[in-house]
Amino acid sequence: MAEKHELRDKGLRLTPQRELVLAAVRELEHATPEEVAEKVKLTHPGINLSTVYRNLETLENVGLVQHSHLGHGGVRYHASTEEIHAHLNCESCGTIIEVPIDATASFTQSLLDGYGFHTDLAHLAIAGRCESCFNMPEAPNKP
Amino acid sequence: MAEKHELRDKGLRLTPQRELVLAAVRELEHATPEEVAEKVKLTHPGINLSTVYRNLETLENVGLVQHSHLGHGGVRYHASTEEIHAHLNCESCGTIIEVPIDATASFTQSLLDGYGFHTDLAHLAIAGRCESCFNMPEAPNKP
DNA sequence: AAGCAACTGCAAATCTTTCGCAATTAGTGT
DNA sequence: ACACTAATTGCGAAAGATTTGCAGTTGCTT
Ligand SMILES: [Mn+2]
Ligand SMILES: [Mn+2]
Ligand SMILES: [Zn+2]
Ligand SMILES: [Zn+2]
Repeated sequence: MAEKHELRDKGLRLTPQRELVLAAVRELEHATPEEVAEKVKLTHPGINLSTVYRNLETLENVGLVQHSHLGHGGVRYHASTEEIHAHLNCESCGTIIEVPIDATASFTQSLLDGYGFHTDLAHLAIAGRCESCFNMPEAPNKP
Repeated sequence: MAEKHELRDKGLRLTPQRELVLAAVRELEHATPEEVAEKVKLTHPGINLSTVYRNLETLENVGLVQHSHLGHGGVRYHASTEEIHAHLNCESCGTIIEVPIDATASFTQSLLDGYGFHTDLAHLAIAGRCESCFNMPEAPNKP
């Protein structure tokens, strides 16, 4: 009954679809809307993709989920309850390394000092190559 | 005429469309394919958008231009001749602050030391808020 | 139980990027 | 200058991702 209040307290209705979307985002980390929809369909096959999109937007508006951009591809959602982290996204193999935001503090501070810029490292990923891909002559794949 | 050789050496042709696309990328900084097309149309109204896309890809393959992702929106292209820089993208007003890559060296080094990750800060922008937007109660706009 | 606004499913509309193909044309050699 | 050939272009259609209009359904309040 805990999440019942989470939604209602935000003035939202508690529909099965909405509950399931929130649960899916929490279980799948960094999931695309498509992936969320697949997950929800396991228990609620009739859900429509547009309902997933609308619920992701609604849940984001009330702060229960957040989106980030991990690379060339589309948006991904994660629960707000997760630790705030930056994403290192390997452009070769697609691996995502999570970096606690403290580890980036001195960098973001230097951007503030040097440019007056208040950095939000969680919103966009940091691109690059992971160790093993960097040591390879050719890129294994391009996700 | 330097790019003439760069193109021909790869077995590529120097067409008016291709020249104009390259020129447009060089003049417009951080331009979307759509913006490049608009610019080219000023002198070559008949150019097709798919031609612009194909030429941007071709020019990137030979290393004359590069793309980066600046925010929620689509891809943007800039000439390879520009200094390598990271982009600080204000999520409120859309302003882009360019940061020389040296200014980020200690951060990328720490990601290498801590995670074995070889960072490419030019490919994805860094999101956040510029000074003036940060000091505003409400976001002026969301580009 | 009734009423209403919020929500959902569905289909169609957008928007962005890609693709197939026939016609054109740049670069090469004659 | 002329011809040849493969690269390139324009065009329309296709594909993928996200949004929207609308009529019917349903959660929540009274
Ligand atoms: Mn990219
Ligand atoms: Mn975003
Ligand atoms: Zn990798
Ligand atoms: Zn700003």
